[in-house]
Amino acid sequence: MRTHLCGELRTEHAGAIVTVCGWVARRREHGEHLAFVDVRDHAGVVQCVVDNSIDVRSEYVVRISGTVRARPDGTVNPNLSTGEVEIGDATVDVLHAATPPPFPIDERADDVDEGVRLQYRYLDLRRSRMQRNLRVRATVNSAVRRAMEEQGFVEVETPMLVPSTPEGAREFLVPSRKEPGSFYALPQSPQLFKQLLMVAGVDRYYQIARCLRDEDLRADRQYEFMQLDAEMSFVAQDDVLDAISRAVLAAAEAVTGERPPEIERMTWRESMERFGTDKPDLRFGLELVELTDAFAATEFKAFAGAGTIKGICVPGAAAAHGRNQLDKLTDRAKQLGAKGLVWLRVADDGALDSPVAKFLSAAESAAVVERTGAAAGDLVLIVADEWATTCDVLGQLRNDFGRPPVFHGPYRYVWIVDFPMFVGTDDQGRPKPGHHPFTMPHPDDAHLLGRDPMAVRSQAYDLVLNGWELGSGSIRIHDTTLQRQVFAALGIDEAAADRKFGFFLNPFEYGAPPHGGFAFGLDRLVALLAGEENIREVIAFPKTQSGADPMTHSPQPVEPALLDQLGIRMLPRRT
RNA sequence: GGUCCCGUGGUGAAGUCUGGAGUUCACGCCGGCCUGUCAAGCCGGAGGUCGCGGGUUCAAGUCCCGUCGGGACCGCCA
Repeated sequence: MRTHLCGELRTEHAGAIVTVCGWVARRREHGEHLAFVDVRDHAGVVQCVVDNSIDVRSEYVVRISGTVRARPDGTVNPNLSTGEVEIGDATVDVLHAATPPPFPIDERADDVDEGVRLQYRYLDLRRSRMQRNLRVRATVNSAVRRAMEEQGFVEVETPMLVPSTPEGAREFLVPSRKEPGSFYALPQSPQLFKQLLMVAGVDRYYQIARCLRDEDLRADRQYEFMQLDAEMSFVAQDDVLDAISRAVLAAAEAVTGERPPEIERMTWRESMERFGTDKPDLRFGLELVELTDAFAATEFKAFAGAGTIKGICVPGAAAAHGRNQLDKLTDRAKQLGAKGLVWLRVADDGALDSPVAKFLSAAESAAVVERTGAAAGDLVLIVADEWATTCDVLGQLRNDFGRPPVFHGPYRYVWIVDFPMFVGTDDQGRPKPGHHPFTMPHPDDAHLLGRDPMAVRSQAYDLVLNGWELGSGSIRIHDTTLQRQVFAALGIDEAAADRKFGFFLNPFEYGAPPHGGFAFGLDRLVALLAGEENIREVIAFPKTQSGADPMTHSPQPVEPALLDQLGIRMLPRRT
């Protein structure tokens, strides 16, 4: 039907008789016998010179034949990859006349209401930006598959209809027709199955897996999302990190053409101390500065007795922060959980301008200036609180002040390792698992499980890119004795463990190999590599924030007969 | 469950704070002119339940209440 793609024609094709197919992007009329018609396909746009009597309009589907020729001097369009050529004396075959689209099929639609774009997603996707995003996604999928297969991973598909499990994210339920009143769940991840594949001796499993979680949507969260899911037997943490690193870096290289440097590693503790978060954005400084010891003997009441005192120095921010802005910053810090926020502006003469300056000794003031590196015109913000609160609040303020849009280069990948085994406590005072209850403790800390569980680190790890959590994984407990100890630390007795997790752990009795794995979100990686800050832009048919699809009008009510068959009766709507 | 922003011809905006005739700008659409444009240009034209419902008022796009839709975030996402 065609000999070339619109976007691939160059001067080397001059003289060739070609046929292209596509959509009319634009028509420019110049009199009775001359019009330019730009024809667009997924590869790009090419200008065709036609007689003005031909009736083609925006988005008509056409097949155009003619001779490729260099454009006359002075008419080259440097903004177009095909801008040095045109198809001359073109004959036009209208394959389908089109109604004018509701919005322009070009970059101007970037500003169109997203609900409208989603209602006409098939038109939105016709645009070059969206075509590029779809293809970036395909490139990432392909590169990831190749990288995993080269490392001996075997692709295994796992079921979409799985049992409901009490832990973790809210699930989507699927009613059973054969057994009314019973339900399947859609998988939030293939966790159970991939570990059983290790028991089965698959050794290295991977899957580009669809996962579903019925939690509220965000710019980086959809009900349905794709993960590179992997699990490996007879490995230590480093082996998993290496294997996943290869896949991620291969994907990045396939998209950008450049091999990123090896992914650095940072302990969770260091990340919290320096960046106040477990997903640090390493593209900018503004690191948290330790001040606790400098105020060990302070008489300033707000600092005395505080667990941890830290500060950040925002260069040049003093002038832009009058009392109003500083009050707002203080409110923000309180909203984030701090008791308060101490601010100091460095005056031109180096003096500290702050309501608390008079409470600080000369040595304390000097220490603040020296450690934060504050200079004239800088703004220093200090939080004194429990360690976790201090880090968290300053980490958020650091992001507020310094964080570029997520897609701005450079790409800074980092593995966060040595997460705490337990984070916080539940309503009955029992430790809660930081990752999940099958995570292997750090070998140096396992002996602390009984005595001081909160001090135990785990072999869990996260992959972070530019402040976005791409994914997480862990080495799993394969030994039933150790698993019992962890359950004990979690306050789960043997009967409860068997009730809650028996279906999962009993198979281990038949010989579970040491194993560990990882899963990372492909939507997020693709968005970052495509330069998008919203994963909806890299998903062909996403849902809105309220979980609806304006194109298909889902979700929808169904016929009562359908519900009868499933044994389901509607309750009256709550008002 | 909560906080905030947005909703005005097909599209994007201005008008809303401070009520006074559906007013304005750009794009698109329809018709005409036009032989080298490329967001072509020029002339003319059509196109509206100001998201929806209620209230206040002599008068509501504008003020108040409710509701629906879209977005950002908190909670939530072991």
